[in-house]
Amino acid sequence: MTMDESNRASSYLDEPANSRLFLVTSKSITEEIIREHFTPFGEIQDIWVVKDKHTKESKGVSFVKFSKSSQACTAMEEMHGRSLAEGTKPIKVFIAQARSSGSHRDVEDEELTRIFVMIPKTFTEEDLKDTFKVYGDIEYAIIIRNKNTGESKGLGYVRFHKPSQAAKAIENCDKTYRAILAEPRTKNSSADNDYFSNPRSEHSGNDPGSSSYAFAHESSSSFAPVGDTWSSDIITRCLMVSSRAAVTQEQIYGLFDLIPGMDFCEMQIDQYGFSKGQVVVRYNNLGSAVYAKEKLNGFEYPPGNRLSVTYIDDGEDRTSPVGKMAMQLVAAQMMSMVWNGPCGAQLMKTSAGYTAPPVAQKSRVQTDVALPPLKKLVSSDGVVKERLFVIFNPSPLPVDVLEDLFCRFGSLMEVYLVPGRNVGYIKYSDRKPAHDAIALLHGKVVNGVKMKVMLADPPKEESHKRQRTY
DNA sequence: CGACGGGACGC
DNA sequence: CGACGGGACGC
Repeated sequence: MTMDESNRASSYLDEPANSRLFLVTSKSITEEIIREHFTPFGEIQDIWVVKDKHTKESKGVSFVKFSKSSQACTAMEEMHGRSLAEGTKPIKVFIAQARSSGSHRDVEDEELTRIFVMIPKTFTEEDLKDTFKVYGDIEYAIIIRNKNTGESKGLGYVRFHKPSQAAKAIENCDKTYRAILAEPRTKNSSADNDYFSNPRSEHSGNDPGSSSYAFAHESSSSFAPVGDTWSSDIITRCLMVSSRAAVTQEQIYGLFDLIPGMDFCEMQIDQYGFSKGQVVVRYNNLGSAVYAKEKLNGFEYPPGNRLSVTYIDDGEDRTSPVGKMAMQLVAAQMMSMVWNGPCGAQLMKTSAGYTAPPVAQKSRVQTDVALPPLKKLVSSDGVVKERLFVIFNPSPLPVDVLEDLFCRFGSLMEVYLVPGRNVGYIKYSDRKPAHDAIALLHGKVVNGVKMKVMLADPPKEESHKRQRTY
């Protein structure tokens, strides 16, 4: 609702962030004088001169609330150090600390001039500068890259010379950049999540062992055990890779690390330090080991040299029916990974000729359902008219596959997968496409993944979420 | 049955 | 040194 620009509950004083000024002035400076000098910079929502409760004399401290941070910042930059009346001292002007923060430390320009943005992975520093220079002089622009590969993480920093420039960038740049003020650089060198080369292969998670059991009660009959996987009598997370030709530990590592979840990869050497042509590879879950054996046993690497991959006993119990059941479900998961995961796609290419590719390469969508032709997506900025809730079994389809699938009914805005769960949401800017999608796709199998497609419940209400800087 | 967002920098 | 009032929205 447009509750209009009047000052309501005190929480408004902190929104948007950094839109309130803290002034230190001579005690003779009144609200009127302040208003006169600060009005040119923007829409003033509130001026408050702090006074002694009893004497009503100004304490020489005032607050000026603007409707936008850029207005407050510009006013600060222009007015700091100026005298507002004959014979009065120059005023100090700072961005006020949020009322909720409790801190009275001055907010420094350092904290107000650097923004943090999400950018296309293809962006160079120059692209970044070109994009944001319209908001002001840029001191520098840097892109966060993987330290090893140099590949962009799709994130960048832009340092402006003045707070008002950063504020304008945040307020006015395309929303897809998700520009916010950067936290001052100090701590927080958080963990790198890229433990395997491909960022999209998160289906299996870090603990497929337990997550497998989560859907163990669901008997998805569409999958049968693959190849000779079950005929060998032991199945473990630990593999022995044997090669007649010389291979290095690094080569084997590179190959087997295509599959997520590797614990280690260790070349076996004899007492004289010579390679015996054997490498032990262990994964942190059975599924990855099953998949690795299935795909890489007999694989020619280097070309002409056929690798042999066998399970080796790691002492874990694998005879219980529950374990076997879990294995089959893991196999189902792996099959859908072969179809849908980038790892699978890569392996398929390289091992073609040994293992017959289980799926044609033509389309990324394999299903018996007769699908309408592809349609364009609509802007995700618009109003969501209908939202679908989709449950996947055994694991979610990749977002690009889902877009390919759900765009075909028209007006698809966005596909969102809930991280770590087998569910997702599909947003449409019209009702009909959403309903058509349910009619055609509910209960259907696509790329080996069964989907339940239904209308989503409305999002759970929550008193206003903490918002970003703006 | 299942359920609601995305981000961090070499010193 | 220089930091937080006034007013009152339906449930």
